[in-house]
Amino acid sequence: MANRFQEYKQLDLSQINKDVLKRWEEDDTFHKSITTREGRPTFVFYEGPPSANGMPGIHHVMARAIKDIFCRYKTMKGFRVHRKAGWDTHGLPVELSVEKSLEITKDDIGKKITVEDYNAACRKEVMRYTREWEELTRIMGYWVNMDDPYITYDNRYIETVWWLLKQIYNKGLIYKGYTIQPYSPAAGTGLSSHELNQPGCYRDVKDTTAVAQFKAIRNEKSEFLYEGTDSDVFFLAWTTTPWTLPSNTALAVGPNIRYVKVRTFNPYTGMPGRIILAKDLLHVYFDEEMEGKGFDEYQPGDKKIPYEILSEYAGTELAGVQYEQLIEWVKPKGKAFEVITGDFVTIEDGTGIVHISPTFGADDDRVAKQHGISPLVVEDKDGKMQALVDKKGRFFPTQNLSEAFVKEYVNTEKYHDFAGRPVKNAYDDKLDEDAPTVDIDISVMLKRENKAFRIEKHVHNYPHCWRTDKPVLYYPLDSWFIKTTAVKERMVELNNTINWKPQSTGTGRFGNWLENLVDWNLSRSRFWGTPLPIWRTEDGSEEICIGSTEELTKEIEKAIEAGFMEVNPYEGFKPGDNSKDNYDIIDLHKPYIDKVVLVSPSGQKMFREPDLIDVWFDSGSMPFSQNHYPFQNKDKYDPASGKGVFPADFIAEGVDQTRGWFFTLHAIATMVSDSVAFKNIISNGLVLDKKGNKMSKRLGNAVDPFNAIETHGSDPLRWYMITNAQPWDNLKFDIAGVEEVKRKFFGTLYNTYNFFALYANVDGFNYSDEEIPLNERPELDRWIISLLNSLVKEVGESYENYEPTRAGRAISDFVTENLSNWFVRLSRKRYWGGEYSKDKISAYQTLYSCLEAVAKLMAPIAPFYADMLYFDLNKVTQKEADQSVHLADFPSFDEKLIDKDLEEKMAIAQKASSMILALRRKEKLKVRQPLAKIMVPVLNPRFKEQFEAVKDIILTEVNVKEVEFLADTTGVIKKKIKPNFKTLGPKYGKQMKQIAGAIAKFSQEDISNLEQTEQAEIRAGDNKIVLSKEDVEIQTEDIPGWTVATVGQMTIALDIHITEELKQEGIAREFINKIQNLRKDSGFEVTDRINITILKHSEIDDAVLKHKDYICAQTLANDLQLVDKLDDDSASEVEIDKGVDTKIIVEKLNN
RNA sequence: AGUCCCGUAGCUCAGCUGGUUAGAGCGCUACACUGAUAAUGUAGAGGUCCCCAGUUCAAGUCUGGGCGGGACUACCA
Repeated sequence: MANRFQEYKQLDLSQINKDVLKRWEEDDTFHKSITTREGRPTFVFYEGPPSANGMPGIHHVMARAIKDIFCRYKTMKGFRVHRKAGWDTHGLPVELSVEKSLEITKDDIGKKITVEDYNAACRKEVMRYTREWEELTRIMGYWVNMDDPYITYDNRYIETVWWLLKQIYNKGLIYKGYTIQPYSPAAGTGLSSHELNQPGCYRDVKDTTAVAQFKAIRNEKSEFLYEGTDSDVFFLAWTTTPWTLPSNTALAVGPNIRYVKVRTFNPYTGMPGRIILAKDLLHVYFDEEMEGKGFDEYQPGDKKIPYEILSEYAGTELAGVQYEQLIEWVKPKGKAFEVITGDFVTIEDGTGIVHISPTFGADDDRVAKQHGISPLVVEDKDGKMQALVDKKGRFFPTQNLSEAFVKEYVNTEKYHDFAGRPVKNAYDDKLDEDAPTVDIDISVMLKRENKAFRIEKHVHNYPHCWRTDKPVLYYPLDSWFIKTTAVKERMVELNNTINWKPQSTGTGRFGNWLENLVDWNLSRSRFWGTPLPIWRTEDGSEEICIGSTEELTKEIEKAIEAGFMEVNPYEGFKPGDNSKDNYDIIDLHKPYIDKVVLVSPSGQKMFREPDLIDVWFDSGSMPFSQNHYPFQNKDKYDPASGKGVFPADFIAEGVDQTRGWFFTLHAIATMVSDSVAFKNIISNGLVLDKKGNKMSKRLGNAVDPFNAIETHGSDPLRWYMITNAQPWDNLKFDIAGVEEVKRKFFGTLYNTYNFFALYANVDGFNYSDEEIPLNERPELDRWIISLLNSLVKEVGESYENYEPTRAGRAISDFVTENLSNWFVRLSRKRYWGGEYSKDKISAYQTLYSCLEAVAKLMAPIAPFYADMLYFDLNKVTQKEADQSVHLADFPSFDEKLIDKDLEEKMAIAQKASSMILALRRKEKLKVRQPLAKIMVPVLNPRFKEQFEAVKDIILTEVNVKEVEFLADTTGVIKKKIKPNFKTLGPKYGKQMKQIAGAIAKFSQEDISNLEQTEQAEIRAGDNKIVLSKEDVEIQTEDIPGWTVATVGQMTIALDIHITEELKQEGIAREFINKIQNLRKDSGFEVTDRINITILKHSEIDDAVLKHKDYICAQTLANDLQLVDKLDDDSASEVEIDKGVDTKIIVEKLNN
């Protein structure tokens, strides 16, 4: 046990970071924080796995600080905290960076590089920055269990993912379908949105656009359109891709959009007709001048076309009307050619009616499915249904279609000219730029057939393939899906039980996402990822979903028996042996897995579906996969075991994970376990630069976390990030803020500790004295203890509610405002010199308790300094057995120690002191000059009582001898009266203005009448209103003739008359101050004793003599001499008052 | 385009269920204090609480509509 508190020369948080880390590593503190909680309830945290193929940034410090705070807090609350680290290792970014570093493209895979080598390169690439990540984790003080991190490419991890897929498969929730995806016919591949968003992909192109006329079919549904006419009725719809018109199967109207039916002529054929379009877009097509005019004079070919609005409809009224197929090349199977409603329809451009071709638009496909509308498809030679455009981007050549299909569904005469033509000229190298496009030819055909209303060139933004530079098509591609829509209701229900921080993300962003859920597209056509474990026969009639390596091994054996495979590529693997070595024998990735050909029950070959699965499924499965469940660790998933690690109590990630990790965790847990995956969640905002811009390496505004921690230490960085903005707000990161935190909070706390250590060491305080009972401690001590208990309560509640910002701000406020700036400042004299009295012990014990509690409260946010502080305190006193604050228990508070009345009193003292100091300054009276008295008007007994209780504190603080309370009976106090809106408002409502006016007119006499009779009558308009005392607030305003300050309710007058006696005392104090400064400048120890010699001066001699003992006591002087002459060089010139100069010598005594 | 967050002093942020002089810190200026001293105190300057409309006796606070910044998702005839 050390017997002295460690004192420091300066605060070096960067060094503290290193020292504390060293101690943690030597003591294995992290593991102790878990083992010492053996048998206690668990607190489960899930680490969202980062990808180590990129360097960590400053925002990771923010995100990980949040995670760390609650894990440390819960540890201190006695929980055994689970937090297994993990790595996300699959996915496109890995592939892209491999391709970049090997200087290859996707096309080269299997050509320039074998798939095996590519696979190996990915495996290496993904762990590229592992060391940097581990180092950041270490130096920032993020405690996460790195002993055995989960790695998503590990075969055991993949095995659990397969098992989960099989659970979902067995529930009938996995199916094969198609979605409309960006597809590059030139490259023959689908594109991800990531690829599409690469710079330069979206380009402005000029295309032929068409407004087509769709002729309504007259029947019961549409009869209302023919009121008073037999003319044909057409719907107008615009498209920028006329080549999709042959695949049209529906028209969409906006349910809330107004439409009009207009009588007019077709501008190309001159034929009369009735057309329907959005009312607001009418004047895009018609000149207002021509309304209702010139029908008789109209000649086909006239530029100006007369029109007349006949009627108006809501979009919903038009729904259900059928129309004739626009281009009769291929007949659809099933329902088609109907007007339907779609929320996405706008009146921004076009006609307010949208042409729907379900095979070439994502919106189109979705809305068509909702309304039971069929896509327009053709059957190829293999009997597969295909879109009318083939994968080379051309209208399906007739010879490639099934003969039976052509016979029954295709109008070969009409289709003939277009079959085999590319829909974009760019797809055929033989076509030059000027060659007519399909779009043009279709438009010309429509014009001729009275089916086109307007054909024009239009510039629009269209995506291009980043590899071939040629336009992309939206095209139906095969995909595997998880039918999340089937569990939507349950997901919504379970989501309502999750505590979201902030709540709005849960109900808003995430809730809305769930409400609009579509099936989860699981397929990815890539190389580096978890393979989809589904094998199928070629005709798709039989399939198997594999859920474990054991199952796979058995199936492989069967296939070998059937002669489909010669060797087992996973030879040597021992099912049931969960060791790493056993699983290292095999590789479940491509290309190895694709060598597996299985046998179906009917004896056919089954091949693996070539897709990989969405990497989000990997990370979303971590609650199970991280423990290789259910092949290992089954007990951890049994709630009855008390060791359960599912679901998580807490997760935290950036708000950008809402549709990513948050969703996949939730979806998988719902489908597999009918449970939430996490109970509490913080979705944190972004870290921006100080100007509010996103940080990026390119802009050079990214902050290097390693550098920041090395320079400032992790604590102030963490403290700044947590207290400056709520976690879910974006943080504008400014390194100046970190410095401010360091100075303001850590500097003050450090000073407070150093102050304590300095004196405690002088007095040999080590908390070995008996604890002084609270009621025997002075007011000031009880006050700070009360505040401390309030603080413990508030901070505990804040952590409990996942509000770290509130916790940090409260701690900081307590330390800087109350502990340092008031308690220590006022208590300084109690520590300095004098006996080792009960009061002194109380002062030490109180300050010690505060520091110790603060160390514990701040430990989750600033783990390094907190531990240092705790360690330094505890090392001397051995009050607690723990060697680290992170092993200690979180402080508890005692409601009985919270004394609100006392807190109020001290608030009065603080306010009064500050007012009096302000008055002194105004009058230029320095604080060392004692003054005779202050006067305080008293409005009620309670105030007087409270003021009385703290008057000594105030008087000492402001150096005034006494306080005089002024009762209002003297009539010298000027008062102010204000209406109490809170009580009057609800009673009188509209009359408030008049009442306020009446009260404002109150004279001093009216006010004192009200005070005495406790009521007053006023007039508000014609009404008499009786006011009670509660309806007004009376405040003092002035004491005429005195120097007065008024703040809020309180008024204080200062007596600024200085008597000779006061003046002499002031001089004495001035000397004390000068001598103390000399002591310090001379480098004397705090305890050194001295002799003082002062040169005589008529203005000061009396004062010095009179207060000689006082001066000596304060400055630890054995003797004080006044001398006539002082020529010694060591004498210091001092100015005691304006124009009063003298000399002093201070000599240290040797003893 | 949809959803969500944010908008209060030069900067970073408080402001509880609406209640009448809108606060703090930093920065700036001046002064003071000090055996905590690269600390501290006091004062001053600094605000159309993004804008508009509404509800109300009363709006920074509630409602609606805009504007600006940010994020995510989707991609449009």
